[in-house]
Amino acid sequence: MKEPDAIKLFVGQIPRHLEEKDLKPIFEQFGRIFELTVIKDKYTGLHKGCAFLTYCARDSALKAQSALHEQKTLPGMNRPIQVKPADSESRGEDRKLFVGMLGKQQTDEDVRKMFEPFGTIDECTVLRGPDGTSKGCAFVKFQTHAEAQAAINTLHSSRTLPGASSSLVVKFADTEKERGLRRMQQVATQLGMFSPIALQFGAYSAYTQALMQQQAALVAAHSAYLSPMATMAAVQMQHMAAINANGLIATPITPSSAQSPAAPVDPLQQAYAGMQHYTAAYPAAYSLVAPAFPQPPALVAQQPPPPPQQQQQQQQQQQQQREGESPDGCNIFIYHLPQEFTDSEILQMFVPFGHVISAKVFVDRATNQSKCFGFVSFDNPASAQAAIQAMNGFQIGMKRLKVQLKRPKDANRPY
DNA sequence: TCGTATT
Repeated sequence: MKEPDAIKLFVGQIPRHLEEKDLKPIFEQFGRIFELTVIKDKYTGLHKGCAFLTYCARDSALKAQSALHEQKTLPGMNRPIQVKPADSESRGEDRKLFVGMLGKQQTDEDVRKMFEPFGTIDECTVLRGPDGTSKGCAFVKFQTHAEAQAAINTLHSSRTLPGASSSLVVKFADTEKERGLRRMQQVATQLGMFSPIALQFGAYSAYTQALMQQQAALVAAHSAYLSPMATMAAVQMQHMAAINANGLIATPITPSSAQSPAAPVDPLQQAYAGMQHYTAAYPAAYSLVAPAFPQPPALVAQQPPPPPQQQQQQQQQQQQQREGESPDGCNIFIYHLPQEFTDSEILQMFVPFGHVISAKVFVDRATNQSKCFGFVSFDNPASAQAAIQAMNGFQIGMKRLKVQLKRPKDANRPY
């Protein structure tokens, strides 16, 4: 049925409304398909915009890859289709090199030329910062481990490139696990400074304590009809209020007397708006704050089951989601996020405003670095508006968040 | 500065 050396392909940039039966005709022209599966969220069944494809014949896969990968764009997509061996096919890590101490001006092509003599290169990417300047390092993936090893043997420490401070580094790239560990350490170091909750609760004066507790109670009350995630946020607030009672210090940088508007204001907004005037003043909050943070990235599925009277409504919501993205007006765009923020942190930041369908920081594909913007989708426009009202202009460090409605998909289409 | 996703 399938050749033993068949290749499982990953197919990306598929419109989310296309199912297996719609995709089949596109791929069948390259050969008989053994298996084609649209990738869906394990819990919600949401179409993830990609698929796995295995042809009976290895040759069909190679043909499809060269004919389609980056070659054409499916209707409604703004990037070309991806057709390449699935991650599971390669294990990649034992043939992927990290190259350090490059000169800043060297391009992908320059690096490729340097490594070409050692074998066939699958990928070659110089890492670049948000402004496009080289970070002086690159990833080079060979087809085999032996080729990669040969490149290390010959090139590592072999020379010092112009503009580099020491000799060329050529080593196997970190594995997924090593990378995860490294990231965790970074997060742990910076949590107290940058996490929105820590930012606001990590340290504050006795002056705000009563306010905190009151707001926590208000949020808790709201959360009864908002979402379990909001409840979690409220619990965190109460947790932090308790920590405060244990004698932490804070530095108000702006008088918060402005927080007594004549008209009644949504307490959720107050909870955030009233707190943005405080900044963490001491580093020791990390150990207290950090345990509150690890949170499951999945939103809908991992929440505890709602009380019976909410279940029907919840099911309706999930069915709506399956049909597609949140409707226009429910999705917000956030810019000027701190570099360190991940999906989890923006989720934390916006969950007090309603039921979050998704929270996504845009990450550079090549570097895994945040591009400092992201999206949060709510299940209703009012939540999105509340989030914008409360969080647009919210100061984090030296920057202010820009929070606005995500442009509708057809925004730049002429008429 | 507007959704890159890996059973």
